[in-house]
Amino acid sequence: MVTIKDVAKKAGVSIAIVSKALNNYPDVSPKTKQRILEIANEMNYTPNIVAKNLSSKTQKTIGMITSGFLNSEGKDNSNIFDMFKGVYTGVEEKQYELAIYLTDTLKQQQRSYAKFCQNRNIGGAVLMGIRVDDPYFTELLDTNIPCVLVDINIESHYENIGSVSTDNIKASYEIASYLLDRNHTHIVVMAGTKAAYVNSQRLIGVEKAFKEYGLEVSDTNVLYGNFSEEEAYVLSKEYLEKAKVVPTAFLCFSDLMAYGVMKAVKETGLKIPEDISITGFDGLVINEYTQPTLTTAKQDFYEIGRQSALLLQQLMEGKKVDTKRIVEHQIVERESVQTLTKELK
Amino acid sequence: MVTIKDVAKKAGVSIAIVSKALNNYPDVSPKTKQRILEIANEMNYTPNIVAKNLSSKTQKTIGMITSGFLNSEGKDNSNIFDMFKGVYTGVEEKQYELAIYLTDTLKQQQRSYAKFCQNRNIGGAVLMGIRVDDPYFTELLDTNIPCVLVDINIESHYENIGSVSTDNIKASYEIASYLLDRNHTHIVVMAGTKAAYVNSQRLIGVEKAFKEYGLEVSDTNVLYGNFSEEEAYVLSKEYLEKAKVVPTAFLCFSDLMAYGVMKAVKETGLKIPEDISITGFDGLVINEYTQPTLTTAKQDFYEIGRQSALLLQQLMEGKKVDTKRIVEHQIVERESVQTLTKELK
DNA sequence: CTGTTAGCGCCTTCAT
DNA sequence: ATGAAGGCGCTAACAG
Repeated sequence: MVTIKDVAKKAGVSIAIVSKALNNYPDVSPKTKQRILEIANEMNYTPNIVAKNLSSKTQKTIGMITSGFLNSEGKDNSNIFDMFKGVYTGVEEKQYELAIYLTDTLKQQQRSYAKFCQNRNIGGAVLMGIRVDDPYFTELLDTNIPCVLVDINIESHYENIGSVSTDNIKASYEIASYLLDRNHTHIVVMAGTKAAYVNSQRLIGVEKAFKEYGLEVSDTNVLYGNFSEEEAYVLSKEYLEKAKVVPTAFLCFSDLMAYGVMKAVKETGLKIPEDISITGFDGLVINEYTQPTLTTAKQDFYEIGRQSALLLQQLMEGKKVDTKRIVEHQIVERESVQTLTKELK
Repeated sequence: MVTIKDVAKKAGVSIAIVSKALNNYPDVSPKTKQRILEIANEMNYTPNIVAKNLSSKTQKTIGMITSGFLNSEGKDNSNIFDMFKGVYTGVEEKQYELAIYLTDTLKQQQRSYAKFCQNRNIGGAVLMGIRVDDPYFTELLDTNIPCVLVDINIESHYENIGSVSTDNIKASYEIASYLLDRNHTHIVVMAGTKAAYVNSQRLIGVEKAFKEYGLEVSDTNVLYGNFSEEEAYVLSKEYLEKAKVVPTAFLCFSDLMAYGVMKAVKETGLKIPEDISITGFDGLVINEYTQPTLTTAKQDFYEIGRQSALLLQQLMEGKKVDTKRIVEHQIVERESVQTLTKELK
């Protein structure tokens, strides 16, 4: 392996100058810098990143810490992988390094996130799928290393904690309006986990839309299905069996839950969208393959990941930036929603 | 951050002993070893991996190099991510480190795989989606660092190159037999890219099954759809329009292609499986959501990834092991295949 | 501008 | 069985 020493020798200078020339220090004569660069290039030299990390004070590696996807069943994998690719791309754009840590609440061998970062000279972390009550999470925050949270927003006194997400309020407002515009009035909301941040945000959006149409989100209209297909299936099935009046639409806070509802609805003998309309949230690839295809609020996971990495880098460099970043979503119209004829009162 | 020096000081010994005690060197008195371990534990010490990598001669980090998934459209993501999780798990099991490198033929900023590894003190690499004619690939092989290839098998003179995959011959043999057992005789094979290794393997399996039923795989029965949905759609559509006799089944070398065929078949007004049966290959999550659900040869991508990492570690440790490893697949029966009544001749 | 000198945190001979 | 010293490849003061 060709090292900085080799380059220095060949150029007839000290390794210090080589280091400076390569790292664009201002106090190097243009001539020698030029020469060093040429020689380094000619020798096909590239610095050893491990050594660089160890000696350098400026941390150039980013940790991506995710929880809950290691044992996931693969259905929502495409999201996570897109997000991952986004993070990877954002990290690479600026020549940072990426270290990955996947965990799961079930996993025995739980390591502290803080330790993970310390042991690898990690200067900042992107966190996905982390719960705010995760003790390792708060420990990490206390180390004061910059973090960017995906889909979480904590009221923090930390100024180097950023967050990136879809505008959940807006997106759910739009998807609700989409249904309301098509004259749906008896809408059941299949919400997610009550405690989840995104869930409350999406509820706010729905309520806002309802209000504009003189409707209210009463408790009977909301089911809490913890974002999973199975739970949504069970809840919607039960709902449909007990309901005196069949709703005209289910508004789901995740595509997976929409699939669960679809299954329940079909089993009840009702047709989608003729008898019941359904909307999702996320934008999974599967949406294009279900029957009918699913209308949804599609999140741009790749860009969410990329922006997370970019924002984190700015925080790591001490730049004063808006710590909250929003990524555009998109309402994707497909077949699962029916336009109702307006009822005359 | 607590370093080895801190532990040494507190234990009243030199850092050399601490290092040895922590790394299970034989020449440390049980007593001091015991004491050091206790103190290290009590101080919550964990070694800095960057420093370890730099100083240690034994390479403990594995590179995962993948090509072609960075800009993929996201449909086959679940595979890759499952594979990735498998690699991650396998790497973590043995306390190795993982460095990831995603690339794409389209990508401008192409770096050499060998350099990627050298710069990070990477001692072995898992390669996925790499083409054998990739110049960076051969360059990497020449560096003589152990590699494990997923889904590729090169005739190599290298003894430290392993490979892990599904038994493609067996799997395709079984899926073909599955159709033949159900009395399908007019089967069209929607194959993948002609040059691909897995493609030729799967063809062998199909031919073997056909032969046992006195059939032959003539050219007219095989379409080459480069594994993509779009291509398969176009080819099958064209085939169906021109065909004098409608085949009873399409045997596809990927689930994605099966979706393409499904689309074409439906557009032709034929029903699945009543008029035409279809089988896939891979085991994507989407299979459960298509209408009808898809019968397929499901690969265990997670385990393929995990075994790759495990095999690689053995190669890195210089162990003499079988460099070729097979991971069990599974024929998953769903709705897309019809059992035909046997024709009397 | 350039070179010298210390490290970064750890592993690893080689004496003791 | 233990410790001293050198080094991994690089960056970062500090002199000159």
